[in-house]
Order: sequence, then structure tokens, then C-alpha cells
Amino acid sequence: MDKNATPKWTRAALAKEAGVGAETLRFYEQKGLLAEPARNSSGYRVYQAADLERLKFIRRSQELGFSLQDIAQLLELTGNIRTPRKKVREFATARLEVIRGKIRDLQAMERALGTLVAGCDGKGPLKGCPIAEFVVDGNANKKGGCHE
Amino acid sequence: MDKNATPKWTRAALAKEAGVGAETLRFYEQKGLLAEPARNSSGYRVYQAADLERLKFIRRSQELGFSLQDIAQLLELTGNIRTPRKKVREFATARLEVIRGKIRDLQAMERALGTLVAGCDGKGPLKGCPIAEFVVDGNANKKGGCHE
DNA sequence: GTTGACCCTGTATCTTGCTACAAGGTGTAG
DNA sequence: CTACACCTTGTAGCAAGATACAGGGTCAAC
Repeated sequence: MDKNATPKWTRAALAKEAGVGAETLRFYEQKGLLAEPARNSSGYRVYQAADLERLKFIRRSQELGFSLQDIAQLLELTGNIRTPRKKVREFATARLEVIRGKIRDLQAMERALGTLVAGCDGKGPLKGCPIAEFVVDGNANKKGGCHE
Repeated sequence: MDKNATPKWTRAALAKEAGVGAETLRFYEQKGLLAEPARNSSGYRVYQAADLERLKFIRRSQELGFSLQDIAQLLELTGNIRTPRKKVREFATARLEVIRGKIRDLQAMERALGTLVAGCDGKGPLKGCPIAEFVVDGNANKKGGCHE
């Protein structure tokens, strides 16, 4: 096995790999989301595997509705940085609550949309509209109302 | 029972109830996310229960990473409007895929953070850091590295 | 009948998260 | 040795989603 098999990327290469714009890398670096990468002799940034992982994490977290600030905090606490253990636990626990709430909401949405698809296919009057199902306090049940 | 028990709100009252700014209601109205409400004799907006539900739906959808445009589309298709059945099914089905992907990602995050909390509490070396776990292709496993 | 809290409209400004220059250096292919 | 595609920096601009302000009307309380 090659000892130095760690892949390296230039800015554009990493950007392409991660599915982001090249300028975005510099932007994330400025914001502290991406560590300042090593440089080659002429000052070019040299990225490696860990940066790609971080980028993927960032992108997917964003799609889940977390702000860059949220993500930075998460990354800072959970990264290799030695943060007070208590702080990590507190933050992680709080974050877990948020995440579980999001999962619940998404599952409600999933159920509702599933019903919508099934209901509209099966042509009976739609039982619950997504909004009615999603907003849990079910006083939104106007009867009937399937799509023509 | 009172026949006209339907609650009504002014702009500020509804905003407070839904946990948004009062100006936001006007903004959403402009964007077509909120229907134009009834007006009283002096032109004041009069909101009712359905608007509150819609607002809650909007806010929670946003927290799940959907854009206002996404949400508008969802609301339009699933609302009382008679949309071609085929379109509803298509959109809902596509949306279901997105939603299920989000659920999967959140569950991965949940697992990872759960491990973090448990691992950091139990003081053994942390098995998987959230990023390592979250970015599924598990080549991010630097050994050790729990927070002091 | 005036004070203060709300409402109206229209428009301007702010934050977040990019995205696009401009002005120049580097590196490899022909 | 000259294109050409990439890299560097700094800074400007853009879209989304609010949020604030200006200039005025409404209304309930005191």
C-alpha cells in the first residue's frame, strides 16, 4: 500500500468533487467553516480528504435547515478541537432535541403526502390534507376537497 | 354552542400567536403564501384560524429546509384549489423522495450526536465523530479523539 | 378631544449565503 | 515563448427572506 495515498485537490477540483462553486470554498474558509488549508510553494491551496468530508457535512446539514452558524458551532464542538466535555454534551443534547423535532415534522409531512398520493389516486374524498395533518392540532379538517 | 365561535385576529395578534413579526404577514401575503385576508370596515386585515394553521405550516416547513417557493407550491397544490390530479401526484411523489432523504440524513445525525453524547459521557475514546458517521463513506475514522 | 397603540400603503434597508468581477501570478501544452 | 486555464487577493453585486421607516388613518381609554 502506498503510504502517501491521501488524495489532494486544488480549489476547483475539490469544489467539483463536493458539488459546490470554487468561490464557495474561499467563502467558507473566511467564515471559519473550512479550516485554512495547506499551501503549495506558490501559495495555492491544497485540500485533502477531511476537507471533502467537512464540505459534504456542511451541504447536507444546510439542506436540513441549519444555518452556517449552527453548522460552524457543531463542527467546532465535535471536531478534533479539545472543547470542554460539558459544553459538547450540552450543545449536542440540545441539538438532538431540535433534530428529533425535525424528524417528527418530516414524518408527519411524509404521512400527509403519502395520504395525498394514495387518496388522490384512489379517488375517494381526501381524508386529511397535508396542512391539516401537519399542523397537529387537527381543527383544520374541512371535509371533502380532493383534487379534480 | 356559539355558531360564530371562529376566532379572529388582527395583524399583530396573529403574528404574536404564530411567533412571527407583524410585517412578515404582509410579506407572505405579497408572496402569495398567505391568502388575502378579509378586511373590516376601515380596511384592517382580519385573520382567522386557517391563516394561523397556514402560518405554522410555513414556519415548520422552513425549519425543515424548504424555501418559500417550495412551500408556496406545496400549499397551492394541496390547498382547496382544484389542481389537475396528475400534477398533484407527481409533485407529491417527488417531494416524498426529498422528505425521505431528509429523514435519513437527520437520523444519521441523530445517531451520530447520540453516540457523541454517550461516548463523551462514558469517557472511552469516541468511536465515531458526527462528521465521520454522517458522511457515510466511513474513511473519516481517525481513532481516539474524545473531548477533554 | 387628545394620547398612545394599533392599522394602512409604499419603499428602503439589513442579513445570509453565495457569486462575480478586477488585477495580477503560475504552470503546462504546443 | 506564448496561450490558456488555473491560482491568488480584495471587493462588489445579487437573491431570498425578512424588517424598518415614513406619512398617514383608526380607535379605545382617560
